[in-house]
Amino acid sequence: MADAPRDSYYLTTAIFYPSPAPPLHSLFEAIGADAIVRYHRLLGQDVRFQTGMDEHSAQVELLASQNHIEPRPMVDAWADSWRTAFDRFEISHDRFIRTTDPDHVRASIEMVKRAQAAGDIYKGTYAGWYCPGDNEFKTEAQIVDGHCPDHPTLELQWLEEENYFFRLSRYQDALEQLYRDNPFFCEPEHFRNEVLGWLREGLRDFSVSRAGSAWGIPFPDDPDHRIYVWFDALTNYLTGAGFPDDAESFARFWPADLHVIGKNITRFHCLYWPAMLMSAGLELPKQVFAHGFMLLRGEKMSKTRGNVLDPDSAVELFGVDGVRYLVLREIPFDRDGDVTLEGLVRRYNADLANDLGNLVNRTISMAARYLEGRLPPLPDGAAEADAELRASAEAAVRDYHAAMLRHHLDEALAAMNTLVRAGNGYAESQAPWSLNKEGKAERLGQVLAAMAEACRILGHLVAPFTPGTARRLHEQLGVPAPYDRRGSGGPGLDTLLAWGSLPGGWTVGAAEPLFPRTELPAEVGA
RNA sequence: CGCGGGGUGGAGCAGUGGUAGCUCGUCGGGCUCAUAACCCGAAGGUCGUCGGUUCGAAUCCGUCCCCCGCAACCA
Repeated sequence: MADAPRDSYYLTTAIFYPSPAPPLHSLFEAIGADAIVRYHRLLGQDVRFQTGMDEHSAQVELLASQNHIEPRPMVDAWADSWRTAFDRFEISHDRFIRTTDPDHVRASIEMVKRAQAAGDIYKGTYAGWYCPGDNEFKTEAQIVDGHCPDHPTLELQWLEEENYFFRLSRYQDALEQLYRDNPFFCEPEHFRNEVLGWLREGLRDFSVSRAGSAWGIPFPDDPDHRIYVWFDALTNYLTGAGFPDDAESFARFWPADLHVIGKNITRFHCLYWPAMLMSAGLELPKQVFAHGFMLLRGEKMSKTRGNVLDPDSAVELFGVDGVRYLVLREIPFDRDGDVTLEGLVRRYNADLANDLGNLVNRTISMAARYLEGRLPPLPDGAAEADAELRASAEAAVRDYHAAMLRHHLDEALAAMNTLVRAGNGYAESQAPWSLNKEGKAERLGQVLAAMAEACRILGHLVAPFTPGTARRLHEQLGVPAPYDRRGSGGPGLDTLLAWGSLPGGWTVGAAEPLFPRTELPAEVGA
């Protein structure tokens, strides 16, 4: 962020643990990343946005065999389902990468070869508790009462297996140096503190291969082994930039500007990953940003707890843009956020229906009713109230940019809301309905023009968050946004967000509620 | 004393030395353009505990209590 500006911007989400369809908390990450990416497109940058699925999990192989199908067609179907869901939520990715993609297989093999060439791979012994039920080693944290929670009747076996290891320990000094030189490599600070704690405790080598499985990328020079999860998974970020085949693309998009990840995988992204890249002689990403989790009634959403809010019913209540807005407004992007259905309904009605939607609606309605839709040019600000509204807009834009650049998406939306309030307050104090009755036509036009200008700016402010509705907002206002559905094109946000940057004097369209009020479904007791 | 985060009006949060702010909710008032939406005002907090530093602490230091996450190969 502090580096020399580039006109390219490469952002990734983590690749997701495979499942038949994305749960809301995975969408949360994708939506957050999407808002950041759209913001950068609006700024005028050449954006590359990658998300995807991590398919080489032992669970995939196991589930497939239980269902008597091959793993590949199973994950093919899952990937299709994820893509469909992402499209529905307007995730504007350039690529949905799958770790089974051929170019990614090549990239992973290349990364292992580079680590081998650097002398960072050696053969060692991995020992641990192994569950014969799902053919997996279990970490201590996964073991409950001495058994695998999924197979409590089976005895765990202490197994030792020959594995290849990556010499993470060799990068202790280099990583300490990294965090001294560039603490912002990992944001936010509270997660960086955790990473620094692990670093203080000292780094241990980690295994990068598993034997005895046919699912996974063959380990170079040893076909009995498959590349083990992290070496495979993390490499996806390189694959997406064109590594190792497309030098031109790679030069343009690597290093990545931002990896958006969940807070649970900071260890791998903030320690393993930079070490792997150093070993391979590649540049490090500019920043890893760890977001918190979406909690439902104070608990992590999980199927076993039965407290999942499924994306479909959320969309039914709030619409796609409503859901996008709500998760990013209710949950501070840098920490955990607790959510309840009642809270979401309240927030939706307050912020979107009553405040923003209603401001736009009343502005357009009055313009249509009193002025036959034709807005005069913006007032010159001679009136004190006009100057104040403009100042509110400029302050909101400033705060918005500051928050967006730190990826504090909830704060950016809060800044936007201050302008909404200012707009509604302005309407109240200027009372255009009274001006109309009194026949003060000139002032009436000025007031509505100022309100419309505030709405125009608000539309661009929410565009990264609620792209579809922002588009409708501008269409109703009569000033269609000059960028495409992904946010590309146009003169850039500095121009779009400047008060009075358009000549003014446009003609508004028909007023239709942007965010219809919603209600807590009666049958949902909690 | 494993590591990290957090404990602020009914709810959710902001606030890192100078008599506590915001949103929602509640109560009262105003307006009528608008999606019964909007605007204004009020009530409500000894800022987890105990002790210390300071002219002065939610804010710095120390003790203790409680909650959450992590603890190495699971996204």
